[in-house]
Amino acid sequence: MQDYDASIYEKMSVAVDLITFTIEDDRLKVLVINREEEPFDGMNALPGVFVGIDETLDAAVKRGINEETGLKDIYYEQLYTFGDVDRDPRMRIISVAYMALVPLEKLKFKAGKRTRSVMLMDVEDFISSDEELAFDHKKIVEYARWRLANKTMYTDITFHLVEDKFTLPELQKVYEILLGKKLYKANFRKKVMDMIEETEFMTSGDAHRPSRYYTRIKEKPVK
Amino acid sequence: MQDYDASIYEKMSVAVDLITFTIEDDRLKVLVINREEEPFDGMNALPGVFVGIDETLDAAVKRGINEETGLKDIYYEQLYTFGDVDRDPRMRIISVAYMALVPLEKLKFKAGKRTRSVMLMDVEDFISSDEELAFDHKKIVEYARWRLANKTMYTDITFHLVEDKFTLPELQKVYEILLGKKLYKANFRKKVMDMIEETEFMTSGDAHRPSRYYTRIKEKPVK
DNA sequence: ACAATAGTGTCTGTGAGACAGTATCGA
DNA sequence: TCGATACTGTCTCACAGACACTATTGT
Repeated sequence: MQDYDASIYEKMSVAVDLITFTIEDDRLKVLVINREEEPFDGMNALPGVFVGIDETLDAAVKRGINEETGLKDIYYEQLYTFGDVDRDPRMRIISVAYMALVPLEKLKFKAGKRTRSVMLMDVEDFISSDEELAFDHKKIVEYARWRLANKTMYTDITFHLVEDKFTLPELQKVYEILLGKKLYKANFRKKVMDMIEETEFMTSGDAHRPSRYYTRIKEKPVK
Repeated sequence: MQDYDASIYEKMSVAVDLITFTIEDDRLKVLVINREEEPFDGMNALPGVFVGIDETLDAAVKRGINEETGLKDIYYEQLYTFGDVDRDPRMRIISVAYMALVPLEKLKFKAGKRTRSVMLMDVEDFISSDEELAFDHKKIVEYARWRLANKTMYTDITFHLVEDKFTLPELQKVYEILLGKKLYKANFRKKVMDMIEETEFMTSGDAHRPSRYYTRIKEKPVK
């Protein structure tokens, strides 16, 4: 960036695309919108917004999340920047992808401009099918899915997919969904014990032993 | 990115900045250039190039690496995209940072346009000093340093900092530099044994037992 | 022989994985 | 009492950490 003879370089549009994951019916879902304009009119796509000339990436992400879900303060992190030339058939757009995680209970829908509808799509079904998304968004979802599984193994990121108070069987289920395999209760508990704190609350009404609610106390280091 | 009313959004410049790490004299070094134009004339900065309107990010990175070092085919990976509004005092620039790793023996310098000189800066000394770089480049270097240490722990990325043939004491030394601590020979060898292959070559000329040269055979998974 | 560094054998502790057992609810 | 799920105790095994020992060179 030391080269300031920018005059010979044409400027381009920069957008942020949002991969919003949540858990619904014990499945990993991603929020997609149905486009109501060309290109890809009628197709599903990841929601996104253009970055304003006086707007930070962070501000654009918050704006995008709010436009689509009406939410503030949900967890997100930058994922990757996609810069292929022909991503968009009409013009050059650099897309900075952000991954957001939100528990279903907090998630609300809110169709934005030029959007027919907002829906949750089953991620595994989508990836293993030949269904497509607009632009290169399928590739982006696949990458995000991979990253999420990866970070599940060595960070606390999974906590963002459950509510503030959660039971261990509940949390374990989310881990199992993200990792794609069953875990042993006893081992799982030992693993997360130093990151959570008991509450006084228990589940009730089920025809079996109640489960205690916990809250998170701190983050693991690393990434 | 579904919102195509881009007309109301001013376009901006996109650049790639390069954090090129290497090992010199048993220290981690980063390649910086001395600027020969405003802003920050005379200051050190990370080398970078603007992304052409018909150029992928990848192509821009390769071009930038080649301009500064004359090299092709060195290892690099996308690091993070910095999008603060006032990164540059003159105009809005989105910077996509890439981290490159290269063994010193392959590294050549080559001052590009608008550049007084190219040099290797000691990373630890720099970070713990109050020395500055142009723009937000100090922050970028710090982040890259952190990421490199992190990936050293759970990937094979370190192999990119040694030549094709290397001895284990040599490789271990690089790990120690990146991790900032001494390692035990025996344990280190066990750890890397399944990623390397013996060659028939040995060091010679030293007043002690010779060391065998190895080559890498495969990458670990993960990230 | 000695200094210096390369390379190995092995003990220990920690933590993941596996599995069997006990606890507590509604019906 | 029974079915169902929550929760715990404990064995094993792999692996990282620690350290002492042996090996091979030039001087």
